Amino acid sequence: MEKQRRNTKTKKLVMDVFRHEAGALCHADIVQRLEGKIDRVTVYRILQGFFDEGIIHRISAENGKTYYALCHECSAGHHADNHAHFYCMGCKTVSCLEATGQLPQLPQGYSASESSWFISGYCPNCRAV
Amino acid sequence: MEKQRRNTKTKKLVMDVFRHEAGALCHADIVQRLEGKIDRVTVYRILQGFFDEGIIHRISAENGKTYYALCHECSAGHHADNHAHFYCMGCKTVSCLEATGQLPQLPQGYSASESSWFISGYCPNCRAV
DNA sequence: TTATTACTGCAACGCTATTGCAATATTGAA
DNA sequence: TTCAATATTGCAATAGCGTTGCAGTAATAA
Repeated sequence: MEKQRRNTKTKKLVMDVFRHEAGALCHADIVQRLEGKIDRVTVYRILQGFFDEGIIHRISAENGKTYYALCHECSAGHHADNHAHFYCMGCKTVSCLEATGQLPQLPQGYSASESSWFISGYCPNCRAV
Repeated sequence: MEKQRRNTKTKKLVMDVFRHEAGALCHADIVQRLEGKIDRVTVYRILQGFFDEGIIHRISAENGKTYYALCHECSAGHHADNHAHFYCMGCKTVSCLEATGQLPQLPQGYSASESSWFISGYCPNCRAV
C-alpha cells in the first residue's frame, strides 16, 4: 500500500527554496541555500519524494548533474514535463522554456513514453556582455 | 600548437568495439567488452580523444551516464549531432535516430549553440514482448 | 637506429548519489 | 491531551562515474 507522507519542517524549507527561485536547481544549490539547516542526504530524499509526488520534475544536464524545478502540469506518477530546458553557459543556470518543439518522427515500431529537449547557449543577460 | 596523435593498439581496440555495435555505448560497456585488455582510465582518455577529433559524439542520458556513438556528420571541433537519441527502457540501450525534430522556438534574446533531444520508450523488439 | 613525446597503466583522489541504522518528529486514534 | 505507529532525519559508510599525477612504454619522424 501507499506510504503515508508527512509535512515536515525540512520539506517546507526545501519548498521555500524552490518558490523563491525562478530557474531549476541542483542538489548542491539547495544545500548551499540552506547552509547547515538540513543534511545533504535529507535533501536527496526530499527531492526524490517531491519527484514521486509529481511536485517537481527532474532534468539531466549535460554536465552530469541533475536539476529540479517545480512542476506545472505534472501529477503524481506522471510527469508531463515535455517542455525544453535551457542551460546558460554564461551564468551556468538551468531554466525551463515555455515553448515546446516538435518531436522527431519515430521510426516504425518505436513507442515513446517520455521526451526531453536540452539546449545550451547564452541567455539574454549573458549574451549582452 | 596542435598535439600530434598516434595510432595505437588500444585505440584500434576501442574503435573495433564501436564498429561492431549498432547503438551507443557507455564507458562501462566498452571496458566490459575489452575485459582486461585495457585499463579503464585509458578508455576514458581514448573516448575524450575521439570526441575531440570529431570521431564520436557524446550523449548525456537521463540515467546520468554518458554514452558515445560514431559520428557521421561531425568534424574535429564541431559536433553536428543534432539528431535525437532514443533510450529503450526494455533492453536499456541508447541509439541514434535518423529523424530530426524541430527545435522549440527560443524566447527573444536567447542564443543556442548546442541542442539535444532525448526520448525514452520501447524499441520494436522490446515493445513486442 | 635513435630521440622525441604521445600514450598507457596504476594508484590516488574528487564529486554526485545511495544505503543502513539509531534517534527523532509527525500523525491519527484513544 | 496522551500515546503508539511509523515516516523522517542525521550521521557514517559505501558505491559509481570520472579525473589527475606520475613513471614506464611505445609510436613516429629524422
